[in-house]
Amino acid sequence: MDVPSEKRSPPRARSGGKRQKVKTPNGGQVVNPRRDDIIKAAAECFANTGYDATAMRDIAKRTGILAGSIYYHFKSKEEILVAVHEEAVRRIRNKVLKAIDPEADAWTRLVQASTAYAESLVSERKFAEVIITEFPRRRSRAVREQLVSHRDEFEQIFRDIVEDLPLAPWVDRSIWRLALLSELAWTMIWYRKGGKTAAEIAEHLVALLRYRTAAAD
Amino acid sequence: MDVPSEKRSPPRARSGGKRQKVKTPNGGQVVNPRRDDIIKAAAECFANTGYDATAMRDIAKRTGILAGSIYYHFKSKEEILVAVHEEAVRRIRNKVLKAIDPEADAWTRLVQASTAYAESLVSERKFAEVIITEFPRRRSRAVREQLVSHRDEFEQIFRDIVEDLPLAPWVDRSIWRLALLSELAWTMIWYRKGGKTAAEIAEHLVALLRYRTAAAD
DNA sequence: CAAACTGCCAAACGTTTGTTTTATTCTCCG
DNA sequence: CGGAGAATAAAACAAACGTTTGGCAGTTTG
Repeated sequence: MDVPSEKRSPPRARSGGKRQKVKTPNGGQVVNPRRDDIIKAAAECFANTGYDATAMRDIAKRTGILAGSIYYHFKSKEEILVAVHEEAVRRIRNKVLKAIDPEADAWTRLVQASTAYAESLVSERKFAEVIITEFPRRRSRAVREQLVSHRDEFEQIFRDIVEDLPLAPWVDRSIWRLALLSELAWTMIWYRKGGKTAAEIAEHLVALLRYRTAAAD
Repeated sequence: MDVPSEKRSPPRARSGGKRQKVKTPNGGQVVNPRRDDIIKAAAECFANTGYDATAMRDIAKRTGILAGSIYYHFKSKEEILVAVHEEAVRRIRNKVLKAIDPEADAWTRLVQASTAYAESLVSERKFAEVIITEFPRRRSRAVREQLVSHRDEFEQIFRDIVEDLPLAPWVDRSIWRLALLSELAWTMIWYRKGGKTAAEIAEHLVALLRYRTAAAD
């Protein structure tokens, strides 16, 4: 007994065994509960200190296992980042899609999407932070391509709506869309509870871009 | 001779000696050239891979010295981050202030400040990245307080201008300002040369927030 | 010229890093 | 009840990390 090596605080009963990937009754989707635990723990760590400052041992401790055991579920730290990012986009995208009434007019759909997005950024903060604060350009090409593809899939929602928007001819739709998405994303950075709700802020942001804010001369 | 330890590629002539901090004729400001070299090198590293993923040895190599030698100029890695951030804010703030004509009306001053800011984010990219992508909340309290104080000093410029803006009564000036700053900051993330210039984008962004973008019904 | 001091190198420090390997425990199935 | 397979612990690995130490070369100063 030389180096005590790492330990978990509660020397929980070891549980190996055949707790297999389960086909849940929900849509026949394959779910691996332990893998999801790790993704959740990783999301919290990434949100708190960022991907680079997070150690595998941090994720492990939050999950309740040892660092080495993670490698049974993921083959690298990078793979965890991709998995967290994918899950983050999936969650937020689902909420946004659910909020949109496809029968409504473009401005209504935009408000629906924007408020749902802003609410998700706050309610799913630990996942959302990964999307907003982990910049693909800083990752290896293989990882970067996956992150960008997730992001594009999400932004397509707003691309479509903005395309349908009745905007004045002088407006650059591309810039208009990026302006709104920037505002919404950045909202998460400076949002503090106690004031306006995320939905109220989102609605106001859309209005600022939509209507004339300059006072009448 | 066991572990070869680290080496610099060109075994440059050693130069110690009293090459002191110089009082340049420019405003009597105290300048330490080597310290500035390190700050510049660090800024490049931080911009490329982020603070956490940057090793002291990376900064050292870019400076042309060994990692240990940095500690003659800075007493920790955190101190470098603060120095880079301070320099970044100083540079951008100066450019923005110079661009503002104090005699002009508020909207003009806002466009002047916004275009100068956007141009700085691109031309001083390696410094700007630190401001935009290194989030104070992930740092120790001591560091965080300094970063936030730098940022506040800069944003005060926009706070003042937006205060003077003739805006419709329904507009929340605080949100309006944060919306613009978010758009400008995020511009740096997705800006690519070849299309519109940074200044053109900034001017368009102000217009989007100022005028009605919705088509006439 | 000698003393003092600056700026850096060279080497090492102890710790932490992502990851691999091996063994063990538990569960399910026949 | 025994064997197969799943999920973990335990331990170790080399590499990389931020930082410290000691000394030396060169410059400035008295």
